[in-house]
Amino acid sequence: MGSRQELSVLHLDIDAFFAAVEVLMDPSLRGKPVVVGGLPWERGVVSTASYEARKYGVHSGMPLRRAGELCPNCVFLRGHFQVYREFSEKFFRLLYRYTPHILPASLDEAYLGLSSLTLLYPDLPSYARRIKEEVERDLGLSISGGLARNRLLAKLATERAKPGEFFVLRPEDEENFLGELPIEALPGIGHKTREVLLRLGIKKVRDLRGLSLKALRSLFGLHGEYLYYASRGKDVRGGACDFQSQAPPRSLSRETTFLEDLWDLDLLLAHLSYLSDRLASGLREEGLKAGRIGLKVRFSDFTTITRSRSLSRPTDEHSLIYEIARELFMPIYGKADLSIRLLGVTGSDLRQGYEPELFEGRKRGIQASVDLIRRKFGFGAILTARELKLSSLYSLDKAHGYVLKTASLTR
DNA sequence: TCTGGGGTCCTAGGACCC
DNA sequence: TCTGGGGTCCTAGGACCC
Repeated sequence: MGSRQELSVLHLDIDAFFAAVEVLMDPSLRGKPVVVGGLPWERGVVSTASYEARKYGVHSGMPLRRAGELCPNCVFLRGHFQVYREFSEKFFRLLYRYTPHILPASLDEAYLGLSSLTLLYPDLPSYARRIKEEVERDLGLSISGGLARNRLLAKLATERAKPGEFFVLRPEDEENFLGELPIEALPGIGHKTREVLLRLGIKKVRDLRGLSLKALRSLFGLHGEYLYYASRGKDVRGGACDFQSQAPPRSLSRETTFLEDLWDLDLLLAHLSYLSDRLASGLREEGLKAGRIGLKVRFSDFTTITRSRSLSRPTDEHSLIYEIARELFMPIYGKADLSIRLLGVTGSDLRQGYEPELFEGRKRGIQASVDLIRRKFGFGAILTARELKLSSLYSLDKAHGYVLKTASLTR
């Protein structure tokens, strides 16, 4: 794997992010097993488990009920997403002190392109470690870091460093380091891919290298090509060059799993309206309009179907989004012989929402006022008459914590 | 074990057009 | 009269990630 490309990508990842923020907000939690995601009798999964909770076998993605069984004395929290977002913003502000070449991977994870700093700091590993430690200190949260030649390897280096350490993967060590990893350690190998590979007797990344490009392509298509190169430590996404590409969002969606599966049409439509409302609001917040509206329905047996429709004119309007969502929903509801577990509404084919609004000025004015009031008093401060049917709205809306029930002003 | 919410990207079939 | 080849758009579904 000899390449002249130097160590230049630093990957940083905040340890057990949500749980760590909760501990910072409530120091009495320090040292205790903390699980963020919901209460152990609720429908849902673990978002983040603190390292103390992981000792009991609890991990993210696990159903909350299972976590409750494994760790009855864990502290279960629904979480505070607004606070996490604020910490995330601070995290990225701190990173920008060092370089503009930053690629956010999620709220708590980022790649830093350091190649432009090699002349200024010939000992890049020391400098990278310094970045990690300073950000850790100023943010007040434990961070793991990895330094390597590309993003793929840097991320794997960080995995090795967890929790809280810093690991440099030198080019001469790549082949062995990578070869010894289990295949599922490679980003992009999930449950399904792992199953297929295990059936072929492939357990380690080293084994994966035994498959030809052709074989992998025929097994997994384009994804197979990715696997071929990834198993050799090559990152086909390109190295550290395209670090400033802050891509605009491709889709925006809102969805809810109900406390209990639903049959009642009025209630389902009320939820659909509420989700359309939140989506429309999200679009306006981003200054976007959707050229395509999608519906997602999950039945009690977990089968999930989607329907979508392209629009002749992109929109960010609640009433129009709801109308389309309802038209997509009704034929499904008519044929359904199972109760419904989840509804979701998606906007895609997103465009900047700048088009001239010659005839819509007045409507826009009212909408802007509604958005303003909601920003101030919470989303539920203004709801439509239909949405007010949701007497249990407060309990399903984890993202907002609660919903005020006041008069409907929109219609 | 009974499975969230918010995203990304890929595949594949059919419609439609030339 | 029984039949092409390619391109693009639309739509549904699925794998994967945090």
